[in-house]
Amino acid sequence: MPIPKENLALLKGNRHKLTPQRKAIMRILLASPGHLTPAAIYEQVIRRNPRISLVTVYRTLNILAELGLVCDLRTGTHSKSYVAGNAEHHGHIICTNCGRVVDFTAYNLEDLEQQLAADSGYHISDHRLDLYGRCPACAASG
Amino acid sequence: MPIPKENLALLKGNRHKLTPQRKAIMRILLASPGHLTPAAIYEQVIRRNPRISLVTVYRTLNILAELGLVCDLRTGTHSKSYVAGNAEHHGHIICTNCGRVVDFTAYNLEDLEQQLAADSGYHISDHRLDLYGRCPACAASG
DNA sequence: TTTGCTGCAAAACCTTTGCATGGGC
DNA sequence: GCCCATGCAAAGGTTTTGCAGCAAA
Repeated sequence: MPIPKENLALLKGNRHKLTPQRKAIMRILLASPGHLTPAAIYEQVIRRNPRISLVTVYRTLNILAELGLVCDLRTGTHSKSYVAGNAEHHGHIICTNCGRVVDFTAYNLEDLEQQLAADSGYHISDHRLDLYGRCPACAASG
Repeated sequence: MPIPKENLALLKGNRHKLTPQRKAIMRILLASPGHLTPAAIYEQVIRRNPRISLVTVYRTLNILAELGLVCDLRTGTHSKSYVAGNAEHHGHIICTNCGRVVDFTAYNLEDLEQQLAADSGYHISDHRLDLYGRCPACAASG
């Protein structure tokens, strides 16, 4: 899986270096359809790159999130999770019991944003919408 | 502020005892319009009940969440926050420049939640909606 | 009297930080 | 060669757990 040029350009443009560790972490995120915790990313990355440290995973994820290359998310579990590419808006449905996350894109907050911009005077440029509940499996078992 | 009878009944029905500490924590949650972290609850509760421990706050919150009397929620910060079950949903508009936050309540995600619940199979019980932009002062100055 | 609860201390976790070394540019 | 990144260790912050005494029912 190739790493998009924009990602590399953004790293370089912000004086960040393209190390093997960062490449490996980006590849894992790009190859995963869902959200991954730092620990899960670490487990995957040491299979091919045993000398990487968990600390580097955390630092890399913070940088990628700052650059907007990944989206970070608080699930119901202990830790954050990350998913590649937040260029397009999407929401999350997070299971409060097991932490499973489903993304969704089919929604429209334009009208609400316009109305709130008018009311508050803010110039709104972005948003974040997370829904919480129980996933089908947890709802059935609990 | 009286504690609803249903809360007390639910505690008793599950073999939980009604201690002064639990009463105090429930009262604080019921009196608060917004989400509170365990630490914030602890700070409030020791003002009137100095012998309570932070551990008890955590244990009580876990029990209340298990019984569905409070909703727990991951905010952007380190820790969870909790809100009493009957509290009103509200969103935030956050200035990306100066960090000023405005709350808003006049919005409706019912239709969206229902549609997404049907699509995903999740039982949605809560949500978080944050808008990002520049506040009037920051938009004017820069 | 019988459970379950509390507080203390300590452990378990997740995440960040200081520092010397090493590697990308 | 200049910086930034890495790895290690250790710290920082949040949440859970073991245990003995205590209190609600």
